[in-house]
Amino acid sequence: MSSDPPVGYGRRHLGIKLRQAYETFIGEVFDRLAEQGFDDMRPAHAQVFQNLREEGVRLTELARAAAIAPQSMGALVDDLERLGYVERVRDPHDRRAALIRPTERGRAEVRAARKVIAALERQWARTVGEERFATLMETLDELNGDAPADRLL
Amino acid sequence: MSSDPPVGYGRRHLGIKLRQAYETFIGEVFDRLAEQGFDDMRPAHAQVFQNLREEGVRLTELARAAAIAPQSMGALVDDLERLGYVERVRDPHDRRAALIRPTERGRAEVRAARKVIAALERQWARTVGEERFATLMETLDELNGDAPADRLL
DNA sequence: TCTGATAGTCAGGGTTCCTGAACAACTATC
DNA sequence: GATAGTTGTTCAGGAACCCTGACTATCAGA
Repeated sequence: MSSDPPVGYGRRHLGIKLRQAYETFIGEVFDRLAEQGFDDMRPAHAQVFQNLREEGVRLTELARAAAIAPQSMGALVDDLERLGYVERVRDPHDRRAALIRPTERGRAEVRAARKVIAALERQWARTVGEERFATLMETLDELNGDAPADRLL
Repeated sequence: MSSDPPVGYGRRHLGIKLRQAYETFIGEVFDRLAEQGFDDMRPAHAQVFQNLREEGVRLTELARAAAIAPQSMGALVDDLERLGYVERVRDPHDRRAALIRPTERGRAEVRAARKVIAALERQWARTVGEERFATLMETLDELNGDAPADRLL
């Protein structure tokens, strides 16, 4: 009998696989964006653009949509404003609030990011096969409790 | 024509889906462990147990295996030692080194974690279907560049 | 024995997120 | 129209997680 069994959690579980895939994906996206000159944004900043609209969005709305504290979102917006990706304009209907809007550079970053993400997804789809990739996306949606199309809540 | 197109990165991409699934999974694992009395460990501490062996493992080896700096692993081990999950014993063959070994509580935590992870994976497999779950695991392995069985490098 | 590599720690920093507290402005109500 | 409560934002401080640089002690080979 072996007196020295391994102690670890056993084979690599789903959580580890998900995390590794996530970090690889996001790392690749930001590497490619950096090559295109967008080397001053960090992954956390993407949360700002994720829910930004052309006409401007309030800080609290961005925070709610990203499920982080308004103070945290405020810091991200401060960064992006300093870097020239977004601007704050006064909300004409509410003097407490500011509307956060993308600048031209911000719009350029979003265009570049969309292309990079789409290209990377296509590349991964070719790697594992279109069908399995589609199944992966659907399965993740289901696990995440997302409706196939979209979900606002 | 619409003068106000959305600015965000488009539909939710693979990276977001992966991250959301990861956080849900890990959150559920630690919730269940907390219910069983293991409420003083944080996710980062799992990296210690992941590569621990009964006879003891050096800090540097744990750090290499987890791909983090020795200083970071040292802090995790400090925590777990203070919490009674692991102990440090002098390496009889190398006075520079300490061997990190699980305590009985550490072994109990690993047993509990294995059960929780297995149960959660079974639950998710039932949710999306056994076949699709198996495909998910395989596809993630392939995307992660892992050989189906195991991989050390 | 000297030299370089290795094990571990101390000090300090960056990123990402949090809570608590404050203040201004809005809104509903009496 | 004064008051009370809510909302938008910011300031201050801290926790978790990881990093690099610098240092000491020890080992191992020339």
